[in-house]
Amino acid sequence: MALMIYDTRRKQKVAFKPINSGNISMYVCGVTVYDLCHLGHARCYVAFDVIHRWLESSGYDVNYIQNFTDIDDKIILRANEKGVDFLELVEENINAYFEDMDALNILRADQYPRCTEYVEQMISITEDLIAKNHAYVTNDGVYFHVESAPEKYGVLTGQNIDAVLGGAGGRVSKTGEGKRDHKDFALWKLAKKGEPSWPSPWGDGRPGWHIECTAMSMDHLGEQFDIHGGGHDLRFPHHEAEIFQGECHTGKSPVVNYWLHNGFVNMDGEKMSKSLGNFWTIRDIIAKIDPLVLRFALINAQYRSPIDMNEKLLHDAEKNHQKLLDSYKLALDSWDNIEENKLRRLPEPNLSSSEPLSHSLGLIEKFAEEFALAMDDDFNTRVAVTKTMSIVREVNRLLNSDLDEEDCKSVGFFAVELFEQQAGKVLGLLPTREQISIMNEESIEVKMRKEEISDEVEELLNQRTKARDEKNWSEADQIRDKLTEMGVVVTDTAEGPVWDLS
RNA sequence: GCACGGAUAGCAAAGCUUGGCCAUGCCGGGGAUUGCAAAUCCUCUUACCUGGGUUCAAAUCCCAGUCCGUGCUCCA
Repeated sequence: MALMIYDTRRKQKVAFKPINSGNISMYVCGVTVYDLCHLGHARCYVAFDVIHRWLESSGYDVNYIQNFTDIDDKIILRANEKGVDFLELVEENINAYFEDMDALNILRADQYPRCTEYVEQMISITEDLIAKNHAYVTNDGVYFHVESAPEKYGVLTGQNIDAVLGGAGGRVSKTGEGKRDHKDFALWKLAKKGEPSWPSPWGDGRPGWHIECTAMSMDHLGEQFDIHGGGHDLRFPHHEAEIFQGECHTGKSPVVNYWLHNGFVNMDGEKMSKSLGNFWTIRDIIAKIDPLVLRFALINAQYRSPIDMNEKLLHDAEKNHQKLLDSYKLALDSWDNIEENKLRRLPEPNLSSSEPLSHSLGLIEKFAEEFALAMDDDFNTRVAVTKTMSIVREVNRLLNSDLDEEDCKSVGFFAVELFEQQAGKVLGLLPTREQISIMNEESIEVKMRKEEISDEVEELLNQRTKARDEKNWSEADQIRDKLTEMGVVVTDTAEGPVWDLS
């Protein structure tokens, strides 16, 4: 079994080989912290979280770096609008970022460097690029000269070096007054009056956007590293700029072995964006639905495919996720926390066995193997999820069949282990056992309400049971309707009726 | 204009590199279980954008075309 990864630079799936066997260096472009995160950010960081989790599960030690862009035009603008210092705005949004990502069950990266902490390194790289004639100084800053390394143009997007101007029209010349060529990009911007700035050999100013990721990734991961990720839109110009800067600075190529880019979230077929006003913040959504349901919806697609977000998609995700959760809970209940060495040994999983239990276990084992194959095939979470759902079906079938109690406990244990490994540890879709027991515990308000109506409900249920014993179905249903009006759901079980608040 | 990606059943979406079997879930129909519900399981209908070609065999390969999205400007 070998991990294959789609590399944007080579435009194909290639076998994955880390620079240092056993260790993986991974850098993912973080957010510019001028506002709350929206669904697009959620998609990106959930995608790379699953990649992170799968690499760790495969036995690699991953050094995962994700930056914060804590200075740029939008931050300055927003801070001015709000009348606060830009650092205050940055701090606020970083805190909000972690709250959102924690809710989505995203594991923390190893480091979260902020670009303002790397100004020194950025200046040093810029100086070197000037010395090597890859960059030049103008009256408004320092620019990278793209024509100084034409062979690196378009390596991620396949764009022709001369063709870009045509489509971009007049727009490209609007920024960077001092540029010699429309393709060049800023390494250092001299400050305008009142803007936050840092001293540099070229005057007070701030770094260009692209140089920060080069400085931070190089500082943490070295001059060449394994994986660099980010949104699809960052391929150009951001990541191509990083290739120019990094490779011209170090003279080594490639700076990154595997470029990974996640697909976008669309709304009704159009890209979700702030300018179109068709975006949902993470908060908007998780106020209404379980964050793990949102996570399910985002994982229920291969990371490179676009996702068209809508209510139906969330509804499907909710149904699926609930089904998974119910099956996991059923397995937990069936297992009943019996110590492993006290469980009866299950028969060997064997697909070709005529013995039903052995055959079922064989089927589950096959799905579990296919799950791993899917994850190894460029992190195909969509297929991994379908394999999980197939396991759900098989586990439900087994645990609802006429297994004897001892087998039931063992199968429950087997299923719990598998769910927790794949749906839990790898996909991050399961709450912890503690969270489940808290979910099962009722809040004070619920308890009080139940206490309040308990006598009345019990009385009605007795009447209903009596009516049912007499096969007086219409009265039984009338009583249930009455209970429904009170907000009470009745479920008939083999042990008699059970009720709960709806 | 140039570049990149896409078009699969009522809906969402895998499969395409390495041609032949099967996705998966939601919605809907039928059934088992239940007095009826809920949950669970079984089962069914409806597919591979169009036109050619290659092949015993094409969703998959080749050629041509149509439509859609994204990037080329701050973006995950």
